[in-house]
Amino acid sequence: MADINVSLTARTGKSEPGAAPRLSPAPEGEPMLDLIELLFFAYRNFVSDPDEILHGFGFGRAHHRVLHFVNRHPGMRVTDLLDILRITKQSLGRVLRELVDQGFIDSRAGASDRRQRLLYLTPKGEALTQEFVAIQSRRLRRALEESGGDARDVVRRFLVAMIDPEDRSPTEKLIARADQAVEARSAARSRPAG
Amino acid sequence: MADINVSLTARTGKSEPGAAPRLSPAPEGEPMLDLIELLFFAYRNFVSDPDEILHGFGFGRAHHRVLHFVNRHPGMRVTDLLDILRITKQSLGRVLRELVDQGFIDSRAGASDRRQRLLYLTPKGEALTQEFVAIQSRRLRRALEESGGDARDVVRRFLVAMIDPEDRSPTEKLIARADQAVEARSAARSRPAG
DNA sequence: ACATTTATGTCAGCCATGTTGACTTTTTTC
DNA sequence: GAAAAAAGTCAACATGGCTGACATAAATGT
Repeated sequence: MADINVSLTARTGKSEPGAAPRLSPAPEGEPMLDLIELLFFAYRNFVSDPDEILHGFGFGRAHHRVLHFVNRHPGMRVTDLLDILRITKQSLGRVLRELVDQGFIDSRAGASDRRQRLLYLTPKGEALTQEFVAIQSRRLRRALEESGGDARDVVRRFLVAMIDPEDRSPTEKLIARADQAVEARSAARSRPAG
Repeated sequence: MADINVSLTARTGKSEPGAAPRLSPAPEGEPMLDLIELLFFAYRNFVSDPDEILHGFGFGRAHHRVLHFVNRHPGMRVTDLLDILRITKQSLGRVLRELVDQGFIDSRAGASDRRQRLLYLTPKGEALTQEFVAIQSRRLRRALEESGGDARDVVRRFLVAMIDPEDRSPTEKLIARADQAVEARSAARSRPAG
């Protein structure tokens, strides 16, 4: 951030030592200004890692999101992706077409319902997605290590609680289902006769 | 999220009960897929609150950021804002002009260096910014309450640790300086003779 | 069988917000 | 008096949102 030199109006130095403990009673509760800003800076860095890699392919943040969720839910429908991302069909269409055209995503017609296009990562897409997961996981792991023993649970609960109440349960279910599928696939790999 | 119906490939139901505890040793450490996704959903909701209000004024996310940091650092220079936001002068110029034109921000020439334009919120800008702080603080407060006793400290440490190491100290100093200025101003208000 | 609905895709155009590059004006500094 | 710094501006472009209108194929309901 190149050490910012904000010349404040209040240059008086230390604030009154025994200053009255908030005479204006902050009717709405304590403002969380530090957390608001930290979340901004942290998130910016968090998404910048994949951004840089993507840029080399001529892709952007939107492509990352698509790759990520297709990786997590192989065989998902286009509609499911629209529901998760909450963007329009047209917006998704653009990035999805690029990803399919350039061989990162495979779009196959559904077996039972042939109107559906089920989305899968190609090996190429899988490799790229692994990079993103790895780099973002590394950042998260390091941050949690610096934050104390049960940080992972606390942070997880905090993030869930930051989500709009009506979205929490669907979101948690979505994550659980993806995790379960990963387990199933890796179990399948360890008994290839399966 | 309207309960997403992802028909997974692995429809076998419950994953092997006594499945081997990860035969592939995850060379890069445990992937933090759940946190990656929770951060995405949480941040999206977090910024959507101000977004909706802004939309009524014909403003967007970029205006929010400018208002927020000018509120935190009254009298800051344009250069300081560019350093914090890390966008180009031209991008900032557009939103700043709109905010000044519509009377949310006051831009005054510096007293000691008259090349500088020092930025202040007008009462109108201050009122709007308070709304954003209030609504985002409320979300944060509620989330912390649901996350256990020392959640605030843990989350704060976590967010700091998520920031690129070279930016941490400047960022923390920035926040500390802003907090200190707030205290100084509110102390000044409680002794108006001052 | 036929009408309707669903899933997907596509064309065209608009908006917000980022970018680069070039250039000007004012003011300070060396 | 030259050089550097702070700010602003014009033009052009990219990304990724959006709306509206429409097309096609396949499933579903009566």
